[in-house]
Amino acid sequence: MILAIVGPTGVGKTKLSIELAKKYNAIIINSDAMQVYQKMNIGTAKIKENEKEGIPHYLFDIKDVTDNYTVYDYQKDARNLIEKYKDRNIIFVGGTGLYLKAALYSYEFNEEENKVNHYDELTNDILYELALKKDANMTIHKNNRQRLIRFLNKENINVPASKPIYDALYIGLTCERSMLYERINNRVDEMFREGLIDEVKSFYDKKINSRILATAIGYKELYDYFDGKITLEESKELIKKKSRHYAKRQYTWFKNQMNVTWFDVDFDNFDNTIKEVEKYINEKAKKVIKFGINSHDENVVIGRLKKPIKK
RNA sequence: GGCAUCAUAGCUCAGUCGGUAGAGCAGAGGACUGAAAAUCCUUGUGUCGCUGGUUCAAUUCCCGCUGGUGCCA
Repeated sequence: MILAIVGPTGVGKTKLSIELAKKYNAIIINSDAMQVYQKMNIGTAKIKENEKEGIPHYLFDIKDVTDNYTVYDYQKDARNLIEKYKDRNIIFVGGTGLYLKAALYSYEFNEEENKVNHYDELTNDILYELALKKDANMTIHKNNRQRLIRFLNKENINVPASKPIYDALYIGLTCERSMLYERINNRVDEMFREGLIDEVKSFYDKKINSRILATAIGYKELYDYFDGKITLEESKELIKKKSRHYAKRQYTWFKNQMNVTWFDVDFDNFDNTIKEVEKYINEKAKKVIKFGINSHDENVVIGRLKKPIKK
């Protein structure tokens, strides 16, 4: 059985993952693009060693912040683990929708060399024209430089619509928006109390300027503070704001890209939430055994193997 | 207390030489197969502080009131 716990940042995905892993004797695989990096702990709200409760965690802390790790690498790593632990229950936890989808859907990537980018100097208009010349049906917006350049560098333009290639239950945690934003704000304050400044400073003092540190929320803002571009208070507010925006984008992704079953989190009594989710999982699993949603599913049992669908 | 000045979208403000208003941010919605905590798109009606006056017409001019700010006492 594969479970994927999704939802915006700060709803309690990590907590739920531990409870479900205990219940179903599962392993946990990270699907958060930032938590794969070592030493980015406080700022990414990564699970602490003593919180893991002995459950095997994979794809956490596997890369250095200067490494170049992308969806392509993640897909390989995640699928290797799925194969390796195909007789175990697996729980994916993390907020990076693209990574999850790349692992569990028919996304296809090819090996790519590090190319010289000869598009940096061109204006958006020209990039847009070139892209249209390459494919008149391409739909990338003119202002989206990042995507246009990627598109122009890509050899294989025609990507078929993706389909799920593993059966997985997508469990989404949600709560009222204002409550979520309040939680996010509080969590940022908590990160500062736990020593986020020191964590980022240790990268800054070593003069590490990686792409990851320049994109991760909480890190780039503090770099700007250390550089004297903004005040500490400004950086803190920015981190909160960016996190809220990020949470909103996560909703958009999970609502529209995957078939997620959503659960309202009961923060006062998280056990209620756990029970609800377990109930759902058990029903779903029973149903699969009884009726066989798909032919390859007939022997699905909680705690037993679910084979990947053949391509 | 006197004089000046301000009062417009959740916030900061612009504007209407009198014909009921618009930006940024916040907020909301969306796209997304190699930076994804990234990148990008769409979305702005609010008794224009309150009361009265002038006017065909006032948020815009005038009187007063209330509140804020500054200076002088």
